[in-house]
Amino acid sequence: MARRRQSVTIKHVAADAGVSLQTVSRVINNEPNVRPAMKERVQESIDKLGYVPSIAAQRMSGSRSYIIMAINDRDLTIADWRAREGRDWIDQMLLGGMLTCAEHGYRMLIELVDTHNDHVERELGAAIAALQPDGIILTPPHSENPLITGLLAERGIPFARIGSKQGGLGIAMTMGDTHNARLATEHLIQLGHTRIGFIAGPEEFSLSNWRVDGWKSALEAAGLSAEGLCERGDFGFASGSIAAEKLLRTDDAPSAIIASSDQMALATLEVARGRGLQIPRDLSIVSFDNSPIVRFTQPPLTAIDQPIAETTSRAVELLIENASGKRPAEPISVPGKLIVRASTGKAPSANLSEPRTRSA
Amino acid sequence: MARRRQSVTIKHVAADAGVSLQTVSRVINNEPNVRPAMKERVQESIDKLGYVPSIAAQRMSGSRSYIIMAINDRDLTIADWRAREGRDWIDQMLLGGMLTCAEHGYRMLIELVDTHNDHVERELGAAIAALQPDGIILTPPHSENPLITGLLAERGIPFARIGSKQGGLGIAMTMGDTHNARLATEHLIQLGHTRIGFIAGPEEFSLSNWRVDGWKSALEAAGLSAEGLCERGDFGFASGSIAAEKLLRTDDAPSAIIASSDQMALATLEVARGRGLQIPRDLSIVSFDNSPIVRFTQPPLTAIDQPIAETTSRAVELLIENASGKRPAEPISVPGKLIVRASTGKAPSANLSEPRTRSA
DNA sequence: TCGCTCTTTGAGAACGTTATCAATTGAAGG
DNA sequence: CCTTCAATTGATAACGTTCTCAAAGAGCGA
Repeated sequence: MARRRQSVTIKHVAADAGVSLQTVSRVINNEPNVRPAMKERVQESIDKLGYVPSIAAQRMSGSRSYIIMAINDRDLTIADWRAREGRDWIDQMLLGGMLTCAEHGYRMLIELVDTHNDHVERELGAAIAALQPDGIILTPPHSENPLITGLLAERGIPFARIGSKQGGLGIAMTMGDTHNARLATEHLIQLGHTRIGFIAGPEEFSLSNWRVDGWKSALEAAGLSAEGLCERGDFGFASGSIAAEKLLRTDDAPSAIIASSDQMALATLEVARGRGLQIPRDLSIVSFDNSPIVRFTQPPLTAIDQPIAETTSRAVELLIENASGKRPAEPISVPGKLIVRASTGKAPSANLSEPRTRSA
Repeated sequence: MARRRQSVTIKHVAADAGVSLQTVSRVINNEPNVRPAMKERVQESIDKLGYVPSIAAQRMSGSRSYIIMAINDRDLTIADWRAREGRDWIDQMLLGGMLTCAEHGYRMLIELVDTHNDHVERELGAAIAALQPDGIILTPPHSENPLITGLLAERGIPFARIGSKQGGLGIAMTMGDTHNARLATEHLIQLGHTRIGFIAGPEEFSLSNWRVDGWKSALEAAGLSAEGLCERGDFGFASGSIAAEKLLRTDDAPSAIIASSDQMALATLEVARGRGLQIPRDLSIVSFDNSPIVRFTQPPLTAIDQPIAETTSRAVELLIENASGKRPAEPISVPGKLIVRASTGKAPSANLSEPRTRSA
């Protein structure tokens, strides 16, 4: 196998411009203390020869690797892919992350890591050693894993935790989950609903619980009860069916349900249909995520759009600033938006006269 | 900014095992001519110290970069992402590509490149110079772009063209588009349909035309006419609406429509509904791609599942074998499957008695 | 003009790995 | 036991970039 060599190197540029390697390097990296005339001359050679620095060599010499690694959970992700479950979390991360990386001359690389075994550290450690990324983006549930955050902090690699609370190691980025759930709940309250069910995500995801908090606080503010109205799922379709079934088979069933994921909302839709309920006449449904699917169901679902792309983009910016040694700006929490579609409507009139249905 | 150095290097391993660097390198790369005892001794040190080779350094020394680059069209992809159109092409590529890469110690990196401007070459050239990937996967419409394939061939970088015909530069991988379209058409013919419409993709995608070929050949084999039954779209929802409208507003409208993408199928569904047609009683619909969306429409759509993940996985394998100097196996064409759901049914009985409706 | 400081440029080492070629060891054949 | 050749190991030079530190130049006040 022939040894493939880089076609145009910094040497060629230096020779062409008649300067030293170091000067060319300075121009490439936009360092200060280069005379404008010199800078221009070097830049001309760079353009003329079509020179692009080798990332491998840059990394070798101890500077940046220009790689941001996004860590996703292997099991979860693959299960979704195989089943074509259609969560577009990864898609949206790519959108936000890749574009922002590209703007700064970085690349984003997705790495799948198993949460559910005991060698998370080893696996992640190997990925880091191999690629030496300048920054890492953690997504739930990894963002809450102290083994992982500890490892990264120890190695001094900047990282952002998406969907994770402020404080602690690394940069925390949230998507306003509490606020978003409150938004959805208030929307339903305004439509006259007094019994609003909630299908929560799994407990190991903090954001699951923040959403529950938001729902509860909105109910409390309106003087409504939450009792017996919360079931837990695992974000997947099957668990959503079970949860919806439980909520709907009670005597005093809710007239509206908020599901913590699109899949669980779809399941709720199916269960409701199976019980002969019309949406939204008999039951209003709000879903979380707003992935492509929910626009094409019958009826299209009202949903909370989680700003994954924007949050990832922001995380990338913070990491790059961090790596560049610039004083990074504060992390921001990007709140989601409520997208109202046809799956939510006025509450069945029977309940309208009596806002407080608390009975237990 | 402190110069971050690799924690455990090949030097440490060599010192620990009491051998030369080169021997360690040989063990890492599984080269022949290392005594088993020696190999074991070195491997022990590697495991003990948790050593992982630096990809940057490996690439520097002229060997592989362990990176496979997947090139996607920037405009198309971003538009889909922004609109949450829900094509899961990228998702499926990631599934197939990343897992296979991971198995071989490679990484897959997605790179977005603009087709629609004149500096495709420069953009791609820069990405190659920066990352020096061991292999490249091209997706439509890039896989048919002679500028790109020429560039890659010239630089001697192995590449696979997905959705592109055999012959020509690089490795061609197809997904049996002709066969798949024939499959869908035959399914409808068996259900008694005699006027089967087809919504094709844009002409610059060869696979669009292969699908048309498959549809036509199945019709011909059954003695049916294709005349006036093919419209073109651009894979997107809006274009699907227009095409479906055209097909359905004729006097002699088809009783079944095959759409070349899920989005166009969804549009057809909507147009049909708007015209008061019941699916599948009045109109059968088959879609191409089988992305997550189509399982949750009402009714769920019969669809051709394009084996994107499998094809990408296979492409990665071929590229890695190529890079390893092994004599690569032949590229294979992975045919798709027809997934029958509720959107296809028996043709309206009127047509059943007279299979040949040719009139023009 | 001299001497000082700050700016601009350059030379050479270093980064962690593999390629190349030389040196050593071991085995087989006479 | 010696020769011959292959198998195994090692030493050194790349690879393309940035870092460190030294040198040269420029500006400025006395």
